[in-house]
Amino acid sequence: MATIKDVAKAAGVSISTVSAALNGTAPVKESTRQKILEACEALGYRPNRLARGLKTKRSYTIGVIIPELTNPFFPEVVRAIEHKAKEYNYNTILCDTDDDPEVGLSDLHLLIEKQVDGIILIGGVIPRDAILSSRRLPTVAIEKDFNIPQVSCVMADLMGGAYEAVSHLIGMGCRRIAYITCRMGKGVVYRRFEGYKLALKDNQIPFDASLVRESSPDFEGGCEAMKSFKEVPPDAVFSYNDVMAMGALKACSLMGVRIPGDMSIVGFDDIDAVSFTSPPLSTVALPKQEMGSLATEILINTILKKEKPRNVSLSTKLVIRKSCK
Amino acid sequence: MATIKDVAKAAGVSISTVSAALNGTAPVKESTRQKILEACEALGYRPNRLARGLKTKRSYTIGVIIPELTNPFFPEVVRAIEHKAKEYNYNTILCDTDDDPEVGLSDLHLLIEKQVDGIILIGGVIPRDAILSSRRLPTVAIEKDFNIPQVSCVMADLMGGAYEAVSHLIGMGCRRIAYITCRMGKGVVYRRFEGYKLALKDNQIPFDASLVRESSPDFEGGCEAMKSFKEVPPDAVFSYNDVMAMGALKACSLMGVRIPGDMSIVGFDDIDAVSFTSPPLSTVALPKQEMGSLATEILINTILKKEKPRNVSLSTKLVIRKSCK
DNA sequence: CATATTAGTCGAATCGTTTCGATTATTAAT
DNA sequence: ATTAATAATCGAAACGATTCGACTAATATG
Repeated sequence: MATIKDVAKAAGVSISTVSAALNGTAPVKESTRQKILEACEALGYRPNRLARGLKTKRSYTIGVIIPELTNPFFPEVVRAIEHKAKEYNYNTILCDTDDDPEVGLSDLHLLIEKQVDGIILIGGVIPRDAILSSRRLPTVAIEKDFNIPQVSCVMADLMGGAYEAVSHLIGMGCRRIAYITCRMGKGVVYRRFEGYKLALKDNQIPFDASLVRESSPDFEGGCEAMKSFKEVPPDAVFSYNDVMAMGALKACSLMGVRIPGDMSIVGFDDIDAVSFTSPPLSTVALPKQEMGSLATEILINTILKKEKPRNVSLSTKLVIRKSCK
Repeated sequence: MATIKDVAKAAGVSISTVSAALNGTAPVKESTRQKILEACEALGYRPNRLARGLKTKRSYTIGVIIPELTNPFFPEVVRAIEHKAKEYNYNTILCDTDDDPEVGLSDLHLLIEKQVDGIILIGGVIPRDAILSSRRLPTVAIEKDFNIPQVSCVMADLMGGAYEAVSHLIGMGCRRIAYITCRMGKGVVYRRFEGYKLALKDNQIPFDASLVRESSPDFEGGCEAMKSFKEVPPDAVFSYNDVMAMGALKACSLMGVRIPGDMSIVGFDDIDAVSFTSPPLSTVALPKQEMGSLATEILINTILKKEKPRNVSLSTKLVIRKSCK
């Protein structure tokens, strides 16, 4: 590969002049600039960014650590990150941890050694103290609040999304609104449930614990949860996620319950598949693209010291399809 | 950040000894190795891989250029690449070109400047001559044959997959098997059609052009293609891709045609959604994970000069669900 | 015991850039 | 015409590692 030295020799000038010409860091006479450009062209010169980064302490690379690219939430977020990064001339090293904290930790270290300028963490794979100890590096977390002042955080307003969905069902006249969910801890999972409860409360509908089902967060789980409503069935179902909602839909079709005639269903996430069910499911869409894009903007701005770390919450969007009357 | 110099000073040895101790490139007395390790620990030393790469001319980074991460084919492939790369201590820079050749080209150049050790190209975004001119760099293409000796190529056997699917339908007793597809050029799209025709021929079923429909490669397209079979309907449909197959399924349910009672359907790709339709669709699965993993293995082996570029074709897998009797 | 090997360590050169202070050529100001 | 500014260029020192030849200390060989 041709180096800047070769270019300098070919153009009959010094190395520093070539550098100045190429980066515009010092005035260079037009005629010599031309000679230099020609030399570059002739030699097929491409600057070595490792060398440049070594000197400037900027790699123009960010690291993205995610749990599992195959989870339908991630590709769109990652894509938005990559695009926004590109706008700022940054590249993206993608690390998929397979949801294993050990892998996450070693990924993080490798990224640091590769001198990435910043890191985006999606979901909670990295142990908190590992992040604390590498706190030099600009970092933004998506959908996980590490509660570290130096770490920015962008979240979707899950509670608001659930609130809006349930309010919509109530507006359609539903009164016995079931909630099917996976097992709830305190964290992310619980926020949707809070939205559900608040919407009921704000509409003077008493909360009825018998309408809540905890099940596995998959198709089967949704299916079983639905089937378990034997005696007095609900008139609507709000689901923790789309896959469960699809399971519920399947259960309804097996039991001869008509959607949206006899029952309304709203899911959560807006995965591709739900627009293909019959009827297509209404759902709460996460602002995936916006999350990735904003996270990247915040990250790069803190790298460039144009802004301080901050936390933002982005609103979800209720997508109305055919599964509620 | 602590550098190797700091470590050397702290341990009271020379820089080269530290390097030797850390890389095992020369014998180091056990006691001084311990001192060095302690110094590293105490200082939180992490080697700067940019500097190392500058000297060794190995970045331990590969570039992956894809058209669109949100196309359901890619995440799984990319994930497999990332995992396999990690096995060899490589990182992955991901570039999503948005299917724009200009972007692809600039991505390629940036990757080269960042001194990636090799490149994986998925789909055909990069102009052929750009690849030719950077032919120094080990490269493997997935699902695109550039027909350049130095560029390896891993493909799925689409023709074989189609052949197997259609043969299966024939085995189930189907005789009037329709093929719905997007507009066919010569390339990738055509290979499935060839498999379809060959399977018919090998089973002495005359090819009937009136059973072939070209339409847009989406849900609507599949739906319309299906509806267009008015008079003498087929007894089975083989579809260019899953999304069209889902459209066909939808059309059948609208027309009161029962699946698999009245008609069998087989799709292509095995996207997530098809396992959630009712009935779940049979389809031809691409060996995505294997493609990514093998491509990476070939790439890294050619980087390490352990093998020469080569072309491989991986077989698809027929996934039988409930949409054929 | 003298010598040949090997173990253990070091200094300096190098990778390909950027950057800064110094130097010279050119133009503007008086 | 002389001086003051500024434009244009250059050389050398970084950046943080690896690597190789040189050197000394320790061990093996005869």
